Amino acid sequence: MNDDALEPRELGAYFVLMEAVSLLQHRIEQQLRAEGDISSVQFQLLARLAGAPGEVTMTQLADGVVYSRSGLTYQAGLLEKAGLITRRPSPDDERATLVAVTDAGRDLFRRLLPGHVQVTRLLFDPLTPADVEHLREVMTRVRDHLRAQPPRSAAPRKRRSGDASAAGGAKRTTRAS
Amino acid sequence: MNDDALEPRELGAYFVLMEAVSLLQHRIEQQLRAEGDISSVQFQLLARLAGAPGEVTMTQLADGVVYSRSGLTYQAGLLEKAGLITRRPSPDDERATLVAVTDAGRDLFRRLLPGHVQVTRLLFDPLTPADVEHLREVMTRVRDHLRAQPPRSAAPRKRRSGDASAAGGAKRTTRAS
DNA sequence: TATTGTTATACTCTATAACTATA
DNA sequence: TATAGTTATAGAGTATAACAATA
Repeated sequence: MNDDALEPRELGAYFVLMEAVSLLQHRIEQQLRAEGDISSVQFQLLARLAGAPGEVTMTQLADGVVYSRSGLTYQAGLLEKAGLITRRPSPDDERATLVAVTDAGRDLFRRLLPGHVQVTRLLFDPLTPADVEHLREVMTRVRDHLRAQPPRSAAPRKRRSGDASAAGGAKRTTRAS
Repeated sequence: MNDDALEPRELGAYFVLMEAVSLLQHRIEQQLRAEGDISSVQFQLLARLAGAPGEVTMTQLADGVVYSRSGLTYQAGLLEKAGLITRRPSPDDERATLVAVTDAGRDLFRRLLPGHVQVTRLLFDPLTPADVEHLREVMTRVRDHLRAQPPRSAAPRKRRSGDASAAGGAKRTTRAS
């Protein structure tokens, strides 16, 4: 049962998890945009910096926020231009860039937090404290498991020959153009 | 404790939930792109159609997949161009468009499913059956709660002319440019 | 008038690759 | 040579608004 098939229960759990989170993300996105005109990604970066003791490097900042280096540079550029963070070369390692929140950044974060928390109420309201605890514990396991896995993106996974046409053939939906 | 502040436990649960799902989504995206050259959104639409009894309208298809009408039209256009779905005006209601999967679409879906399931293993492997059941039950409650809430997006939120600063203030990070 | 869907348009975001500079 | 970060660029995706057609 750990091979290829999902139990119906699992399938259901998977779908409802993704659906709920998707809905939640959407709400969060709207709240942050409406009240602070920033994206949830930018908010996460701000939160991470606001919570950090001192400065962090770009690499440290990126960790956990899944995207590419260039993506982070892009977002950091926006935040810096908005005066919410600062960047400066690290004295220790001249290659590294140290990032820090500005007062304005911290202010914005603090200003947005209550509304953000209010939205996350949508997640917690229907849950008992025990549910929350269990959810936290369970998702921690999942997170750790996911982080432990080889990103796989390393192996570009060559198409399973055979026909390829099946979909690939007819596809070309997006990429690869 | 249902006012403004989050319990530390809740905050932790919230963060780890979003992080884990984000990681999972990323993996799913990669798998679908690598093996079928489609996005997870397109896969969801395909899955929805493959599971449906007959044809569905665009509106029905959109439901649950959160985005805008135009977004759906865009995606449907891609899928149709790729020969994975068909669209035709509804006989009953000339305004409506009926959407259906093609054989190619169903084939692609079936071809991608195993790999997709394999990725979702990353979610289930570290969980006991009881965990899965609890997760499903809990997230169902959350989902229902979220769906019950007024989408708020209903109020198109008139651009706060005046200054736009309200929150923007120091911002202008992204939008509104 | 309200609803269904499409189109035009503008913009955000992300990823890849090339490049610079330091370790 | 490997690592940290930036830049250029290209493309996917999304949202808003205007539009057409039917109910």
